[in-house]
Amino acid sequence: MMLTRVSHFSGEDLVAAKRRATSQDVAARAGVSRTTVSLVLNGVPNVRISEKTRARVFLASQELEYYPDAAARSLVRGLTQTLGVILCQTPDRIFADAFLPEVLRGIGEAAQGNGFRVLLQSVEDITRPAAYLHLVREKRIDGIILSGPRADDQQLLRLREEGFPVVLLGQLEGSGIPFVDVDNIAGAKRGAEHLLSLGHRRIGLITNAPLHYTASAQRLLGYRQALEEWGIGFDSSLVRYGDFHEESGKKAMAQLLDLSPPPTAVFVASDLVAFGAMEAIKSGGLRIPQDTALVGFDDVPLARYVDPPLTTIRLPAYELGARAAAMLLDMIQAKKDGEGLLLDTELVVRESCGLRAREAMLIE
Amino acid sequence: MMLTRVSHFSGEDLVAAKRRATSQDVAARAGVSRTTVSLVLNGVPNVRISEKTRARVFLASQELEYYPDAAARSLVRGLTQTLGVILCQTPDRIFADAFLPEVLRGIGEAAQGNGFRVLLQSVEDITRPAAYLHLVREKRIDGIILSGPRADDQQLLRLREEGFPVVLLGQLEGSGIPFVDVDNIAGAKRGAEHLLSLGHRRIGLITNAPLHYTASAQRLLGYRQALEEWGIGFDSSLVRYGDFHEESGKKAMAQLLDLSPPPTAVFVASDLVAFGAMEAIKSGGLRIPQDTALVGFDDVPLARYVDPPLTTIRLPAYELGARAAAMLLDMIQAKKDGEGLLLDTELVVRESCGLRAREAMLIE
DNA sequence: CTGAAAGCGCTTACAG
DNA sequence: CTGAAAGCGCTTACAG
Repeated sequence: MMLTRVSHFSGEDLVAAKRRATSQDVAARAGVSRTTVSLVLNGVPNVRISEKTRARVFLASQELEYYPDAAARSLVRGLTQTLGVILCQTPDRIFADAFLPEVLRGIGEAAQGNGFRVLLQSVEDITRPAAYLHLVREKRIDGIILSGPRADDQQLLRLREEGFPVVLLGQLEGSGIPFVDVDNIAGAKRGAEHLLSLGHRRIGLITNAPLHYTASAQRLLGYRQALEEWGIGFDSSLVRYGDFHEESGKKAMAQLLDLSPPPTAVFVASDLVAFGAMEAIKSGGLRIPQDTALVGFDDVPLARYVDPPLTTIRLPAYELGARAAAMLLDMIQAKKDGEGLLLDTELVVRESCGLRAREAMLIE
Repeated sequence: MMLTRVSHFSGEDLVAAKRRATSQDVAARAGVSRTTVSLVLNGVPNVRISEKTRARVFLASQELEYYPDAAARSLVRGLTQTLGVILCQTPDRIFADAFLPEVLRGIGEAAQGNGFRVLLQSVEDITRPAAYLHLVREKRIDGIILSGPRADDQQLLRLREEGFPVVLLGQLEGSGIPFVDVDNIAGAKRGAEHLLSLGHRRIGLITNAPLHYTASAQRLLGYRQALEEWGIGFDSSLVRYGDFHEESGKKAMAQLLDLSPPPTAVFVASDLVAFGAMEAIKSGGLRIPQDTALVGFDDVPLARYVDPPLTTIRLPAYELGARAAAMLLDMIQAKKDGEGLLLDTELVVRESCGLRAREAMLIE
């Protein structure tokens, strides 16, 4: 039996045989052992290997187009250099989808920058016992970014107990699990403040979703805080509830317009819901922003395209992904504990709030 | 040295030690060899193993919560059970992003149904020599779905030569590489025919992009074919060019409206561009569909939300992903050759074309 | 400064 | 019907 299987093959033979080069081949060509090849190519520190030897190894590796086999490396290292991204189908899917490409781009770039890959898994029913646990058990991933976490997810709690690195995109209150999320309170506060600063005092609120959604309750809170700081009492008759969808905004806005007097401005805590609100305003023969000023939340790609372009609070989708990945990589590589991270939003002023129109008047 | 390292451990010991069970552990608990464990758990056919033995193996495997190590399995089998999805940044990113979640869902479900995983890689510059080749060389994936292929991509041609399974999402004309794409010609033809059937004879066209984009040229062709079949001459003065973005639609439509007489209907070969066209029509004081009827292409999520809701040609995003994955899996598993597959579009009638309004009139 | 050898956890001829 | 043994391609103590 032949122990050093192919060390007598030349690079040309390899190509002819369409066989990938192994570290054995590189070692043979460079005239060193596999140990040395591994040490050099992985840049292991505190190892005394002459520059000449290193150069020979690098050269041989290039000539043979050597790429280390990922499976072999994973097997011996116990690490895969792969992040698992678990996407859960939640009722706000339409909303989440609008940001998915940006979030994935953020995750991907942070991962790539650290030599990691991204394994993507969409899960319909996250509470199914083995929805994504097998990825961990089969050692396909070194850590998880979980989007749309749920409190009744048993796998999540179990992985957490075992100390497996997990970062949530979104929050699971009281769970103590590291997360990256938007600062919904501050964002909503800024949105309401913008309308207040424009002189509005009777400002309605249409939530993005029912209040049992964390983000929804937080955005309501931010709106209240803004009113309070400006010395304006909270009036629950000015609050209506959206449910992620455009239709709910239409209805909610119609109700607000029926009040007497109706609000002069409305903060809608979701762009999609705001699009519905815009329809209701227009079909009532009113103008935006002259009769009803509007500020949305999220800055979905289409917010700039609607008529009038929607002033809104930008959710930092790319950064959400990038920071989640960075945190997870820290947990994996530096064995750091994760934390809870709230990202700042940004006010994007377009036409629907009325600021631009006012500026134009002042200039004229 | 201990060869059978832990075969004397019980399941409880494993849990206490927080060590994953190996096939060795399962073998020990079931009182058989690792060979038998592998044969039973993998359901290898034409192997005579008693039902009793099989049952013991399954039981032991369950009790120990055994999951085969993916790296070890890949190493010996030479297969990863993983599909690589490569996303290239092309100028139509905003457009492609709108469909990405659905496409990924389609790919994911087809993959999962066959026991495969999905590795996602976003690539800014696809022509960079090692943009995604390393995934193949390191044996991280068994096949590739490439979205947004380019003719100057050297890696692609090389992989193709080597016989590595690749399916394009989109086409690379003349390359002979298997692909899944939308039937743009038929789709555009249907869109134009719809307007013809509503009585329009002077129908403008705004393309989705410059004509050197395959999809753009194809959609123009479909529009021409429809006109010809209805005996209407092609009039190039009725054609304007979009560039993926909304703004281009605004300009193009303004030019069409300046014609005398202006077209009574316009087929816009992209929803996003159509949104711009809608703005131009409205800001010109005209009504949709009474003064200018409109049909778009793509059916982006927001097409139903604009005012009026846009009649459009639906691009089957989920199916695009699912079929590409299915084809790739066939190539990997059954060693089949891939083919070129054009998926049908669907006319989605909403308000902008005028059919609904006409139906309502007939009923009244 | 460098190499021989063990071992990661599987699968698969091969032998009985 | 079942098991002992080789081997997939790496990394990493360990020895010199």
